Amino acid sequence: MNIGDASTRSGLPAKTIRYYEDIELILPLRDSNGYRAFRESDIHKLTFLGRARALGFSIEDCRSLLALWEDKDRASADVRRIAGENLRIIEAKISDLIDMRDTLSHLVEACAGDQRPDCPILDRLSELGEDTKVGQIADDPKVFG
Amino acid sequence: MNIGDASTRSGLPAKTIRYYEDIELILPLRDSNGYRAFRESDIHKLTFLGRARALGFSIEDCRSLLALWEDKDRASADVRRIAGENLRIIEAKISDLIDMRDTLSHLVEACAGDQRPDCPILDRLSELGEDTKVGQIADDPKVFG
DNA sequence: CCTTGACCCTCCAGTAACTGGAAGCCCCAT
DNA sequence: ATGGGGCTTCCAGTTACTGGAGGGTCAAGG
Repeated sequence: MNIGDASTRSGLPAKTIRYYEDIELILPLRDSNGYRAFRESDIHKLTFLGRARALGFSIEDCRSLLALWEDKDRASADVRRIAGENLRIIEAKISDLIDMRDTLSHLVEACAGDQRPDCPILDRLSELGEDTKVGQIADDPKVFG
Repeated sequence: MNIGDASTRSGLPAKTIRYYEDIELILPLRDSNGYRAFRESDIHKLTFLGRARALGFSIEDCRSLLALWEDKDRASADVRRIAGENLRIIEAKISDLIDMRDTLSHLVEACAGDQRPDCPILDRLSELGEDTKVGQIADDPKVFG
């Protein structure tokens, strides 16, 4: 199976699949013409990766999960630990985002949004003093693309 | 004022301030020895930037907001539009993350987390078929550091 | 006057996880 | 044989910084 079909089957872009090979998450065979040759097991792994990524697992998490997945004797506790850590990270991100949403939605509501220059949003951003500080991003600025 | 004091006053790391100069968000003066010389207006801008970033505005948003902030005749509608767009993006991220949290917390609860190899988390990740697919990340994989 | 240590400077590289594009084979159908 | 799509590799760019090397500057203490 060529990369185009692997892409269709797994739902991942071909570029992403090549990248995953690059970082050795998958190791497809090669045909004599140099084309990647995907086995069913590769498709299965790619699908697994797509789902794990969609659940917020990092690439390195995925690497661990794949290893655990392939190790029939692994303890479910190992998997649960990784999943639990992610759960905590996701929950922290949710609460940070909720704080931001609340602050921002108050500001948007307070702003007339017309041709006048008065704008509570900018006023708030330029206020001086500690007490007016908006919340800091907890520990991961990458939350904001 | 040197960069160390500017950092203390604005709450931003010196590295970040240099970076902001690099991308021309601020343009501090220079002393004869080559050191950056920050004015009060620079500190004010840096503080503004710190708050806007903490509210989830991108650097390019910040650039627009700074321009609007310095333009006394701008319409508040322009500011509100930018803020409103961010609000929508933040809300979408919240709902994506909530979906992930729910799925993941069900899986973690269902997993015994002991020495046995049976693990519903891995089972779910490796299930075949469309109906078992977990949600896709909406439009911004960077949500996950 | 010299040294020490805290600052400051620039430049390069790396981060996460891809994505876009160029240059160039390969394969199949007409 | 030619055209179009698919495949290959490699390089660069994205976001918003962060870390570190290598070296200049300044103020205080001996």
